Amino acid sequence: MLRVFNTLTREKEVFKSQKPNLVNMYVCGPTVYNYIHIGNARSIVAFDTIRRYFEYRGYQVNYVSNFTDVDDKLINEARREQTTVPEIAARYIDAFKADVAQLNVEPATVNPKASDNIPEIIAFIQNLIDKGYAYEAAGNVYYRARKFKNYGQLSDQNIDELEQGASQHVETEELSLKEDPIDFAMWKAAKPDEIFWEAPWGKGRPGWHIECSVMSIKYLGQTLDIHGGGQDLEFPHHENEIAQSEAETGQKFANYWLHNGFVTIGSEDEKMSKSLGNFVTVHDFVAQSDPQILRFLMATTQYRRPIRYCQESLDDAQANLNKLSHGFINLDYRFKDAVEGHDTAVETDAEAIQTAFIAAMDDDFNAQNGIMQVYELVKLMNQYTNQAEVKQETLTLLKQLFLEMTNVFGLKFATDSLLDDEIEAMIQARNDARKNKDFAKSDAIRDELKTQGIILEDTPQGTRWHRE
RNA sequence: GGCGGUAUAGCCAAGUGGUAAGGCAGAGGUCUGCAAAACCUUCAUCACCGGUUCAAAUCCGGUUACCGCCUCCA
Repeated sequence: MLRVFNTLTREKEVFKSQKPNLVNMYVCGPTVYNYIHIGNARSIVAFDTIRRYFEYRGYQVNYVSNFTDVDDKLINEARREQTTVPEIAARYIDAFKADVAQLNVEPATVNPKASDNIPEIIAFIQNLIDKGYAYEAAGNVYYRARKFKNYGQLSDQNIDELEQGASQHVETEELSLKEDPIDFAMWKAAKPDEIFWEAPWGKGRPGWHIECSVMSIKYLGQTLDIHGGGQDLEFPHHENEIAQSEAETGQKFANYWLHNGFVTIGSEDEKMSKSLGNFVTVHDFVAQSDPQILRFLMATTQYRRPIRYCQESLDDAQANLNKLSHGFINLDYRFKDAVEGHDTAVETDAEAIQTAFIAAMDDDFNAQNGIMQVYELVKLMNQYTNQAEVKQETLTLLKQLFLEMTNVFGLKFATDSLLDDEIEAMIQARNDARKNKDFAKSDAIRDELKTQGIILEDTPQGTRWHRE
């Protein structure tokens, strides 16, 4: 039985989708004004892993994640580069897709853009004005937060405490337009030379929160099974989405709210964020390191826990990943001399590991316990492949379980299959030298191949190789 | 000030009442011509104080430290 921690209730609850075997989930996506950083990637990988686990458990997942492509940050970037907002958006949407593909993130079912949904956004806002939940002021439209009786329920904020916080930060110009400091913008009037769309309240653009309400409902219906995002979005973004959506539809907006923890960096374990400037982009990371290391680190940490981004964490991830790779190589190499049949004791152990894996992941996607079961499986695989005789069917089962489980974490394993004739000849020459006990020569050949990234290992079944 | 989170071995990290999983690193061993990979063995009383209990890392009260949200942010 799958249980998830619901931010709305602060409890782990039994997960039940509205329709059998179908999960409708919406995850807040990036504002596309520059490259995504490691912290952004964490959220994406966390929810991709959750999605993969649902799929592993037999659900179909409708996965919707937006691109915020109209916003102050894009306007500023376009101005700085003397280009247009759509040009900036297009560039960084492409970059986003390339980056997450490197991290083996499954493509979303839909990636809606705010700019493609302006008529729907305007209609949604107009409806809230008609219902008295919103009001126009100098070409802007604000949401009357106090009118929504559950305002603050997601983040456990007291509305009067919020007002104190808000009054310290809001620009006085905007404050003078609002009925209440905690009201938030759904439509922003365009200043001169800013991108705009025509609306009943004049030229302007949508506020940040409205697009998610509109697009999630448009693509997934009035009540989502799951709404996800980073913990920093709980307030105000998700709080505002709830207020808008529930005032609009009269229905519960999302049954389960899931929030991922942060990536921290530096000796102070500060949150990595664009505004603090302490970030590393995925673009830069993958240019010099194996993306799978990052995927491993993020996917195997429970999604609500913080991740410390540092060399030690990456080295750790690399070492564990190598352990898995070696286990896979050890297993795969034995197919060539396996005999027909089953070793039922081993298969029983393997199935027990699978059961434990499911129990771990069913507990709010406890990836740390999940990957531990993969380590157990790898140990079983290594123990088995150390035996003199192995069975075909048992190897097949172990391999299948290993690939299925690691696929939940978005990890890929394959054995190298191409070796050119010259290298094959060198391996043969080395084995001839070994037969003649010419170890100086055989070691020289092994060292030479290592410089080319080819690792040789001698086993009772023969010499095998793999790339570093 | 309000709300939320965290504190377990050198590092990462499970475990929410029954006497500390696992991985990395370290030590010893097996295998190997030597390696590599792997396997076996070994390595902590759980931030602090007090309480409840036959029994607590786990529950209750308090203390300390760190992080986050309350303003754009995954």
